[in-house]
Amino acid sequence: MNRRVGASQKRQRLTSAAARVLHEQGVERTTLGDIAREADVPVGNVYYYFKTKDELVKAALSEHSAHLDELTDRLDQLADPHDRLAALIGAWIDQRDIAARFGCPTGTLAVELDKRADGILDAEAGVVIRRLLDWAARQFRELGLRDPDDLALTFVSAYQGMSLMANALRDPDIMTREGTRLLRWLESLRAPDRPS
Amino acid sequence: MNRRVGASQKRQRLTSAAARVLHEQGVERTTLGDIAREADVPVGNVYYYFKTKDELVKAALSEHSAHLDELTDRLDQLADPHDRLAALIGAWIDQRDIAARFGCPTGTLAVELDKRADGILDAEAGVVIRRLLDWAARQFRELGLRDPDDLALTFVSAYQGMSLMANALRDPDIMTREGTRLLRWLESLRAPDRPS
DNA sequence: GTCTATATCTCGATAGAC
DNA sequence: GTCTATCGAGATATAGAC
Repeated sequence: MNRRVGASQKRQRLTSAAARVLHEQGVERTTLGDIAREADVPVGNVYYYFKTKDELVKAALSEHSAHLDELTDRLDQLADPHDRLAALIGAWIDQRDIAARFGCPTGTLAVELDKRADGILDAEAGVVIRRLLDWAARQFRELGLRDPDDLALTFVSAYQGMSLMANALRDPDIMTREGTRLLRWLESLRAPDRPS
Repeated sequence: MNRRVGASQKRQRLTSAAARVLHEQGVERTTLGDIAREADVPVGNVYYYFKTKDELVKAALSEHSAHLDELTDRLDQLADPHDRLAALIGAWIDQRDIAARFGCPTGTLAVELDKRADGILDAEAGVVIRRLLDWAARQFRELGLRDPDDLALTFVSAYQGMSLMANALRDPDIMTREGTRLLRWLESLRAPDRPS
């Protein structure tokens, strides 16, 4: 309506387009033109909202982080932490086609940003992954399991591993197979008398 | 000594430098100049040995594939397939500092190449990963275990997952923690009466 | 606030001397 | 076979009109 709303709408469109396109094409292969076109904003105008390309990458990362928060907030409404973790695995399996085509948004972004020698954004994606790690650890802790941090690491590592494999081999079925195995592993933790 | 040896020496230097630099910096951020400098070859001269940058990327992938073959050949000299798999995990843990800094060479390359829309190299890294997958499946099959392909997938996924996490969080200790867990998992497979 | 035009820079690739 | 010089494409970023 007024000018400020119009402005933030465009900023939001750019952020959202950046999150999508950067996930699909990667940071280095994506031009500002690609993002501007997807957001329906003239290229030169991008610089009114973001001073550099890196700021757009940062905004895209925040967008992914917000998506993750939405998801975990929804899961937190489930009473049993065990159900929350199982529901998350279910969500991962549901996203198998996207994972096979483009990988995990945060994971692939982390791989790419970690290659950068300039210490500007190269640890930024790690922050988002750590949020997921912390959330998972909280669930395992609530379940009264020993070494919740180790369990969370195994849990998130498994997700990143199956996403990368599904992506590298272009096979969504890998998400289903490994997701199912992860569900069985989660189930096996219910018996607290097992050593491993 | 003679001209042909000199020529292939330079080609080999370029291939080796490409494998190293592309792993460290990624494909898109690495210029031909970077590789040429590392190989101590003038930039323009690169084109005598490789028609395009993509051919250098391909050569680097072949180099990584050859390294993998060397490793599995050495492991194959061990009598027990179980020992071979355990030794491979040990090798992964030994490489923890490189994994934390740059990730798995093939895995990170696969992530980057999969983002490309041109269908030129985007499945090439998957081939190398599949070689490892096949080798692992062979070991599990020799051990007489059920579903050797599924076990191999879990095994290699775990490696890719822990490499990515170690890289994203810049923490070599993750390779040790998850590697140790993977060794325990491998050990648990020895009892053939377990259901999962 | 918005958009066009363009400066500037870097890189992949080529032409051609030696 | 080797190397230098340079072209041309395409990208980020800026200047300035509206």
